[in-house]
Order: sequence, then C-alpha cells, then structure tokens
Amino acid sequence: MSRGGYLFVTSQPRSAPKCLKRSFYEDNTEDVAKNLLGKILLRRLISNRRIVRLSGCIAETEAYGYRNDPASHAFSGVSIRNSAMFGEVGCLYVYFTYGKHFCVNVTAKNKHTEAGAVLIRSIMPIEGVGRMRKLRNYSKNLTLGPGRVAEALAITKDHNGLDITLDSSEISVHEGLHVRDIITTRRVGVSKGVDIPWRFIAVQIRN
DNA sequence: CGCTCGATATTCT
DNA sequence: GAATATCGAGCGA
Repeated sequence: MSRGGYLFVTSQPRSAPKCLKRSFYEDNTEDVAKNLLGKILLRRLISNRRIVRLSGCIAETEAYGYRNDPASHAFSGVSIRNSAMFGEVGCLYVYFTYGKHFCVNVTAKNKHTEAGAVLIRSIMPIEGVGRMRKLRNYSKNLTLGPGRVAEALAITKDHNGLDITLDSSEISVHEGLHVRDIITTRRVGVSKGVDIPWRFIAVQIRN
C-alpha cells in the first residue's frame, strides 16, 4: 500500500481521478444516488498546516425527493434547515439529527424539480484510515452509517451548502471504481414514504 | 451475530 | 411539545 497520492489496487500508476462536475448532479435524484455508488468521496482536512486526504468509495446511498416523497426534509417546503436541498445541485446538505449526529447529503435533482438530495449512508475507507479511526474515537464501526461517515470525515454543519464540484474544495467527489450490481431496498429509519425503494447498495466494487 | 433501549438537541408544529 | 434520514452499550444466543 502506498502513502499519499491516489491509492488504488492496480499496480499501474494512474492520473488523478476526475472531479465530478455539476452536470453529474443535474439528473433525477434517484439516478444520481445510483450513479454515486463506486465514486470516491474525498475530504481534504487541514491539520498542522498540511492537507490530510481522507477518502472512501461510496457504497450505500439514499435518495430524498420533494413533493413526491413524504420522507424528505423538503416535503413540506423550504425551511432554514433544508434550504440547501432547494439550491444548486452539486452542493452539500448537512443536517444535525438525534441530538448527536450529522448526516451528509449531496444535492441532486433534474431541471424540472425544485428540491432533492442524496444521503451518503456508507463508504469504504481508502485514504487516511488512521486519521478516520482517530476522528471516530476508535469505535468499532468506521464508516458504516451516515452519522459515522460524517464523523470519520470531520464533516459538520459548517459544510452545509459547500460546493463539491471544485477540485479545490474541502470536500469533492471523483471518478472511482466499477460497481457490478446494485441492491435496491426501502430506506432506513423513515416513518413516511416507507415503500419508496430509494436505498442503493453497491455490490462487488472493483477496478 | 441479532435485538432492544436510552441519549441527545435541533427543528418544526 | 413532539418527532427525528442515528449510534453505541448491553444483553442473549
């Protein structure tokens, strides 16, 4: 395993994976949720005047819509909390929940929709695993679950609204690995819209 | 491994 | 005042 740089399993060096541009997110929210599987979520953490790269492969997502989705924070219209869901696509929507946790979403919707976001439910850690473990206070489960993803990558409310389509951003998403198949299920922890099958899990991620 | 349960504070009604 | 897009501890198998 190498230190720093772009860590992939292949022996051949490869150029930096491309940062996903705005147009990637301008599509049906559930399609973007599927397309995000296998992509690399990169967090550039500033520590001791250095940039520490924390990254992982997106393994599980959920889509949240608008009027079509009673489980969505956007369902009842704009509020202070959910305003990012109504804003530009390709930005973060980070909210605080259950008195303890942050959840990381990426805004995504087609041109004709007013609100939508994709919740990142889990990633497979790639770079900066040691730092992530520290940020997680050495808990057992590193990045499985939305609250854990946020904590492992040190993402908080401060990042709400952040544009993630810039390579220079503290947080960005990049081309990544191949996903052989996708499991589709109902979403976790919702009490309304329970039958909407908008949870997506990557199967057999590979190069 | 699985299940149940309490913590916790922001947001919305 | 109620609900919540959750987590981890504790327990049993």
